[in-house]
Amino acid sequence: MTDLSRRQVTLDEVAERAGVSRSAASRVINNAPHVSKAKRAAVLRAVADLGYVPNATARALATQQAGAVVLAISSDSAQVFADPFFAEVVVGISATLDETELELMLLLATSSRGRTRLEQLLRTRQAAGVMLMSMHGDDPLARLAEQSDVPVVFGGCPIGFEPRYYVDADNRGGARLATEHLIASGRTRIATITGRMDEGAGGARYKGFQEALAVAGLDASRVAHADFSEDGGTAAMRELLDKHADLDAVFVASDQMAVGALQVVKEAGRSVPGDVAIVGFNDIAGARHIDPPLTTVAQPIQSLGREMARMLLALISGDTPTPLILPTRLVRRGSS
Amino acid sequence: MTDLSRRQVTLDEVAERAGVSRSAASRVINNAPHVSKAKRAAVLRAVADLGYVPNATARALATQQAGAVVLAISSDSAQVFADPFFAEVVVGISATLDETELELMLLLATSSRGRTRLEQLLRTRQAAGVMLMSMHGDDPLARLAEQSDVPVVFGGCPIGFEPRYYVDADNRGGARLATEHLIASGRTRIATITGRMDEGAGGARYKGFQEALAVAGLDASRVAHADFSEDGGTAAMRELLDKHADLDAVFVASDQMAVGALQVVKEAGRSVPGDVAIVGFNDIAGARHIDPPLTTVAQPIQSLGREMARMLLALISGDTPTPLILPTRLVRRGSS
DNA sequence: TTCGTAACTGCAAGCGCTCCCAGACCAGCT
DNA sequence: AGCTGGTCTGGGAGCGCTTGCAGTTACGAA
Repeated sequence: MTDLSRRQVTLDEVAERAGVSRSAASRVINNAPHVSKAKRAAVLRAVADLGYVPNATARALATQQAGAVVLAISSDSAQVFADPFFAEVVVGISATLDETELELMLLLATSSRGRTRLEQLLRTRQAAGVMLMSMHGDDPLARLAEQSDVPVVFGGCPIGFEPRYYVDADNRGGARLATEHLIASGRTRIATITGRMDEGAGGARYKGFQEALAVAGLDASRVAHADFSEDGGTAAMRELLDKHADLDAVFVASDQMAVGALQVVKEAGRSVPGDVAIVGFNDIAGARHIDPPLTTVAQPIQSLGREMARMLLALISGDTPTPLILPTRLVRRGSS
Repeated sequence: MTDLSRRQVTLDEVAERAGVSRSAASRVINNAPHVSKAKRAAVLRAVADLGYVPNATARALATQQAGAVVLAISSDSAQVFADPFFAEVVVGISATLDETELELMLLLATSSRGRTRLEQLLRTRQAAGVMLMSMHGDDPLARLAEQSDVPVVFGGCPIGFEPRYYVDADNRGGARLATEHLIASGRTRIATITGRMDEGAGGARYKGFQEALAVAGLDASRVAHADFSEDGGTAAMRELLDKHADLDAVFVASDQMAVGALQVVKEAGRSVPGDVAIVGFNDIAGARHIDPPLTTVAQPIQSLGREMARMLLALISGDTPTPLILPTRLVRRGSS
């Protein structure tokens, strides 16, 4: 079957063994036309006999197109990637890519070295395409990405500018859903803890919150800003309790923050959801196990990955896709 | 500064502009010796002027060595990657790789296509090195990996055979720690819910449990096997309660399962930790927020990734590292 | 001045593959 | 028999870079 020699088997050897020219062999490998049945068979046999595997590097050099796409997370801290969110996105991307010949490269563009790498990637067609996540709108790399030669799709719409190609979850709609749910269950003094307002998701969720309140004619001034982290949620909730002691519900822009907030509310001697209802965002794995189980907004994370990859594939093959907004849905549990 | 032409800047252009030969330019780029100061400076200037970035593909082809290492997750389901565990590992790996020129490729070898890809990777030095996780000992790919030409390090020691190079967490020690803690707090009828026994971590944790009990002269027959999943934990706990109604503590081989088990125990009307103490394993993000907060064994996941990458780097540069076992530690919380 | 040696220099040969192109071959026509 | 329009075929020129090697230069020692 496969031979044990250390050296890699080359196309030339296949060609020789099959008694054809290298070109013919190449055509067979890429199943291009203009090869007789007989030769095709001979080449195929030689391939099997020798255990030939095309050298991706050489191919990439010759065709001038890379065999990999990259998922780049642009952020100040590598820690953000530790968020299970990305793991799920990766699963989605990987599922789509699995049907192609493309490999997935991961770039945590967190250090300045990482950023330099990303920049080079964008400038020099080393990758067949790039998926960009956690990109801030005011990041110069965002601009660069937008006018880059390589196909780029954004995951999540950064605040400040709308990329040509992106897929995002319906953050605004989800937030609105959550807030409307709070309103529908009779709450009237509804507060919110926002995420980072310099991120797309943060802004959009806040906007959704405001919209719902506006429609219902309720006061939307109970606001505390945080950073999506649990500690941030804790601090923000303290602030809220302090400034708006009368609140009877709070829409928290992430489950992590909701966890922190919940703690504070309970410690303040108020019951959840009796005294104050809480709704989170993301539906993280632990959401159903905290006490009380957290009502939250779920987004289709794997689909997000899948669609990003799909859009990138379309771009690579020359199509012109349109931005995609994936639906979010309310998951009702005990905290509201 | 950088020019806007679509075409990539090549070494030839740099050389021409600097008025040197291509070889000289190449030597400068790779800062090799035998280049006069003057020419070196000229080349450097040209590089800056032109915004030259070496073409990694061409370089890889010429040097016959790939510019990327791959992290391959070999498993029947892509879902396992959704476990935040991997995200953390990736952060660790990425941190180490950040100091090198190597890129990180991700391969979820889940479908048969994925497995084929992994196999080719192992056969044909397309990657500078491979990190393998979730590999089962009886997987033929494990064998192949072990005798592959490319450097391979295992993450976690698969059951059934010990790879030459691996880094693992001290699962057995951690389990022992947990069980001893249970014993020390006066429990005597201690049960366990194991993970998949065909995985290294599953077996090792079970072994640690047995050891601790043996040392204390306690009965180690209260055992239910599960699969690391929450549902598995639920079922196993039911089985345990059914067959060993007298149990007063249970060491659960993963937090996910512990969550399920906890639910069952509470539903059965027994208090935690009053009637039965529970200790988990992994210290997942949610562990501190469930009710009661879960006592568990924490492992240094990012370090795991960091050390895997470090070991691979050593291997690539020709060293011969020795397997590494990272310490685990008990995190005491409310459930025990 | 003449050597010897070590530091430079650049030519050219690849790395493995793709793909253009000119030529061969083979009907099927006129 | 001479054409025309195919379909094959393999030679060869790259893709951008590294590197062995033969040739050049510089420079202190003889």
